Amino acid sequence: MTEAQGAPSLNAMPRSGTSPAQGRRYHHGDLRAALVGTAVELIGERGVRNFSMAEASRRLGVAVSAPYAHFADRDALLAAVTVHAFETFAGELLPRMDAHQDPAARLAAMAHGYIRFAASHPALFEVVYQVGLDKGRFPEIAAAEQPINDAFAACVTALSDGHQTEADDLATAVEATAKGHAMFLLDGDFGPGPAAVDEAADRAARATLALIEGRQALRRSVPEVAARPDPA
Amino acid sequence: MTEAQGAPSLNAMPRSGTSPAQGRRYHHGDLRAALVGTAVELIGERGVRNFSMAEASRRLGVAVSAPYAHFADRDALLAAVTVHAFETFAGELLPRMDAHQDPAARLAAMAHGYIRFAASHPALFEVVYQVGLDKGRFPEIAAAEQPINDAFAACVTALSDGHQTEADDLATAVEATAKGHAMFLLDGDFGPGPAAVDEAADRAARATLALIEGRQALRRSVPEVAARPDPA
DNA sequence: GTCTATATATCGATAGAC
DNA sequence: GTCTATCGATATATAGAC
Repeated sequence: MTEAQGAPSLNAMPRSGTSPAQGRRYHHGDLRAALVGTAVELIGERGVRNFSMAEASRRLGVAVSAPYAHFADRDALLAAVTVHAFETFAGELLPRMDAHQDPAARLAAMAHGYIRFAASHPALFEVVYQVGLDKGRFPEIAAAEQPINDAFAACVTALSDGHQTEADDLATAVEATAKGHAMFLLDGDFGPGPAAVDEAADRAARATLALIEGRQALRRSVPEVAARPDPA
Repeated sequence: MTEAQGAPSLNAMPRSGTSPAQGRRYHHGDLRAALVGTAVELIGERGVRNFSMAEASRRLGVAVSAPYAHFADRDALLAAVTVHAFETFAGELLPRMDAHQDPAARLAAMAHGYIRFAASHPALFEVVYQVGLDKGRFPEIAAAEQPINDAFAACVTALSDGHQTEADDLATAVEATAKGHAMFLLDGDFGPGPAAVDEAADRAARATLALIEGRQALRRSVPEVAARPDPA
């Protein structure tokens, strides 16, 4: 998985093929955008854990110090990638939802899109949900996430009229379920190939419907739900 | 959370206070176990990403080369930590389940325990679900995970008699939901403190019951579940 | 805005003595 | 089983020239 997917529209500029030695890509005046694109590439290939500013610079054929003219540090670049990820996510998810009117169908479509996004953009998914970025330092991340949360909230509110608590629980449960399925998929638990993606997406969508249909269980009182002996 | 917890019963041996210079801890003959314990500590403090053999050695007061007498490389140590994590997980989870007979209650208890484990042992949870270790190279990991999967399978099979597909889907959905709630909790989405743990655990348990009660939705045919325009 | 050069660090892993 | 010593890589980040 996660092969080359050639920079996602953020690079460009063919220009003539006479780079210094190792550089194969160029920049014009938008090194910032190029860095975001290359970061996505590298993260897709080796994981966020092993992403480094130095290698990104190397791949772009610029000096290792160049990125620091655009990003204060590594985290700042990752924050930009995260924003890009949420924008892409919202751009794919929301139109799919809008193909349906029934709130349940909208949520199922959302779950479906959630998994497909994770599968088609594993690097973006990884950045969003696996990098623990200081949300206080980068408020732009929360802003980029907002539209998705709003769409979510609208659906669950429509489904659990009046019960705000149930609505919250349902929202959390649906998203948790989608995220869980996505992580299983990326971990290879559904097997390899495109068929695994379809299966994971379908299962997540069906699980979402199951949550919705069984949602009155969310109102149940706590103590009877599960014993908690010895919490320590 | 996760503060200094002074070595977890894996170290020992006071000996006289004349260590070389910085070492404050000693080892007797079980450096291997001490390394696993220290790794858990360090991962809890700074994340797997920043865990290093060198720092583990330093903290134990041994030479940086010492660990390599017990572990071929860094991944081998992390694999040992993973096994330890699954053993701990199973040790906490299974007894909780066994406090119930009804399969639904058992699953709810499992979800509950899942979240509590993630909260009380964040480092172990992180190692298990965030480190991508080569499962082919370390088959002992799968072995350590087995008991948990078995217990899971038994519950869902009892709940969806005959329908093997539904059983599989339910198992995946329940675990995905628990994992999702756990990740939200660790990401701070439920807020700080012990109250957040309780809330996350209760929500996960209730969501599990909702999945169970709505489980006939899992049999639904795929195409009507969500439209999939433009899968690319 | 980018480059050269460099300071500073930390790490994984090995060789060989004891 | 552990230590000393060390090699070789790689990283982040800064200073100053152009």
